[in-house]
Amino acid sequence: MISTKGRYALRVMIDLAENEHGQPVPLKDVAERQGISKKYLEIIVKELVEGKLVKGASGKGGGYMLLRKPEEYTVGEIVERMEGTLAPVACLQKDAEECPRYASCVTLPLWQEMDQLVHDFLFSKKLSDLLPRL
Amino acid sequence: MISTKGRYALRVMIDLAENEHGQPVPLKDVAERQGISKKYLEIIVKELVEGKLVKGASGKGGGYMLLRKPEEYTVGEIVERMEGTLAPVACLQKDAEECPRYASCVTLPLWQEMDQLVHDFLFSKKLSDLLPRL
DNA sequence: CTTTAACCCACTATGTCAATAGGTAAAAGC
DNA sequence: GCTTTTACCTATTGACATAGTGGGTTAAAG
Repeated sequence: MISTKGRYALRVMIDLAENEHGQPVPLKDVAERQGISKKYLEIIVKELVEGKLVKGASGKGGGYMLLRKPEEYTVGEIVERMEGTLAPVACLQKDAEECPRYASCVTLPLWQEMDQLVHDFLFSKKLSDLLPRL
Repeated sequence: MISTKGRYALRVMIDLAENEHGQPVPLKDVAERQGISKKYLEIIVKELVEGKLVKGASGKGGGYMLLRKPEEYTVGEIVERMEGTLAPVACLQKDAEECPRYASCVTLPLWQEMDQLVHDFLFSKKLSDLLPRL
């Protein structure tokens, strides 16, 4: 299940895409438009900055801006950054400890196929696909 | 993320399919073969019984049996029963409270599409598809 | 030097997950 | 009937993640 972090992050990115017109967008404005606590958004945006998905500008007239064009972001990279993983089961995570049943597990191929399906779907969707009216 | 409940339930169903030869399979045996605590499996199997996916037989010579043939179960119904939902986001759950942004949410169609994708995948897979050698 | 905004660190309530513990009821074999 | 085997039942628990809140400090613009 995608948590609020992943879902809110996506809405922040969409909000930035819609509202930056060459100018940084203050988080306060994003919070108001999206109906999400600014404090909580700070945590989320911080991770987006660390992941080089957005950049922040301090001071008056500051705010956040996208680093690329909306069509150059995939939904998958945004959500994966916030969730840590998109894997449907623990044993398919990058840092998963070696499962002793790995070689013989009859359900593993199922989860691998599902993982691939979800991954392909989310990485095929661009941020620009989520922008209304164009 | 699919929890241990859902994953173990699937392995129990596979184990029953492989090891019942007209006879009930004791949970003790399943637990040993699968390397899962019998106590924990009790909780899981209880839900499978409630969901009419297996039936139990008490007493000596008792155990659990499938109620249908392996090709008549879908992976989706087994996992959904244990997880409560397969929805990727909270607002798509059956019992979700009405989201005030429902009508205008720009990310909703994305989650609906993803939900459909996962649902179709898991409900297209049969329990029999997971049985080794045949 | 005031205002605006990002940035930083700590804390917390709530809930879910993944079990464990200690029983009672039911059925079969002897 | 009595013992064994098995399902079935109720309660509890430790650990961790989620979804936030609170109270600041730094940075930049006017």
